[in-house]
Amino acid sequence: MYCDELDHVQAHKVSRNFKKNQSLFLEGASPRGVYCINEGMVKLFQRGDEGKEQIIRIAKAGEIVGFKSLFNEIPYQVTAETLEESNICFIGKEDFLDMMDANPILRKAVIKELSHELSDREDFITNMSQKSVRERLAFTFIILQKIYVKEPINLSREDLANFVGTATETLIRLLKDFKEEGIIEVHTRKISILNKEKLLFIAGK
Amino acid sequence: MYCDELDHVQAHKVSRNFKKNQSLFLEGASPRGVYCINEGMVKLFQRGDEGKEQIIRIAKAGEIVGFKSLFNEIPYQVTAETLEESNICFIGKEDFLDMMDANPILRKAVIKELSHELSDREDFITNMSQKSVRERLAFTFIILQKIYVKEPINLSREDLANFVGTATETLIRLLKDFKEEGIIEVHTRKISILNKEKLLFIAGK
DNA sequence: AATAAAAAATGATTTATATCATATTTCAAA
DNA sequence: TTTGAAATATGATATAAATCATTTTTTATT
Repeated sequence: MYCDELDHVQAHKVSRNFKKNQSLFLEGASPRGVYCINEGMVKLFQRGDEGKEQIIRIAKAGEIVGFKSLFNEIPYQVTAETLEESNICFIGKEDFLDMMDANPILRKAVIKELSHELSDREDFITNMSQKSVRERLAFTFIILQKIYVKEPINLSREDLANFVGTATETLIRLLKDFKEEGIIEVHTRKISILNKEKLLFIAGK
Repeated sequence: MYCDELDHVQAHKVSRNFKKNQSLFLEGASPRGVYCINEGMVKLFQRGDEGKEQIIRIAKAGEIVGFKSLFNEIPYQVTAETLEESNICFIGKEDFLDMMDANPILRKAVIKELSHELSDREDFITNMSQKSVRERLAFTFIILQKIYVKEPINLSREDLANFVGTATETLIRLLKDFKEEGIIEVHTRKISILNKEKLLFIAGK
């Protein structure tokens, strides 16, 4: 779902700059509205029992985060945190819900978005339970390339591991394998994909 | 989301009996409508690359399945199959979408249901990536008890394993452990929970 | 009731991945 | 430019869980 679907309500928007690693909202807090990313990137994650993050989604400029919980009437189950300096606008809960009531197009967009995300999560579950870490890493790179489009992927090893759902050490070892196989190119934090076909092959189906 | 929210449209309903292990719809097929379970139980699963099922959800009498894909405009990503003899009614896509346009209460119910399911799946992902099979089995029993309420859980070992996301042999061994620890009672296929507290403790958080 | 087929159970073995320990590199701040 | 801390990397080891093989039990069918 995209911010521009909310363009006709500029009036309601309050835009703000966020530094890197700043939280938009925290797991357990009460939802107050939705966040529209004008610039930057945001990771959404859940913390497991031992505090380890599981990244559920990475949202980029143009995308909206935090609206799922508006309809849930329960606290956020995920934390949203910037991955880089970002400019993000906020739309209050009441405003957003009013807009939805008034605007069938927005309504359809929300429903469609929720459905899409639901499908994504279901695929994620099946991948998580049936694929090896190597396969999941390949799949993760495919996803990340859609997010980082033409610029190199820029995530810490830990974030990458927390997206794939593995230990940081395991991730680092696999990164080395992929590098040696000529699938990726690594410059410190910046990872470029050299062979997408091979990634698709490794990821399977 | 519950069938009774659709009660005012009885006219549109076409009810039908399903035998055990019959499919309502298949992964890859085009969505034609939603299914309302009057009686019985339905498993929703995805098949992984090697054909192993990952059960995503088990729906019981009163629940609706298959509406996510209506808004997706893409084929079903899961298969729905009865776990026992069932009576299920079908509501065509057009009818359902019309009803949604006309009925704000139904609309809100759909949105709320999608949000809830999305939260469930996200928890599922975190559990899958951070918990041991033993912990996940405990958690699965908590979920199953909400579905089977007062009757014993009645699933094949394979289905149980495919819900937990593990090998059937591993599941069987854990079942034995739980039995020996007095957490569950097993009569062939029927499993009763004796100690919910302990399950909650094992499942964590 | 007898028989076959499917499901469940058990045992032995392998393997992927986590964990723990330590070294090296990168990066930010003084 | 030095210094310290955080991030990354590598090695050694442990272990949960998968896999493979076989047996036993349950269920359905004649």
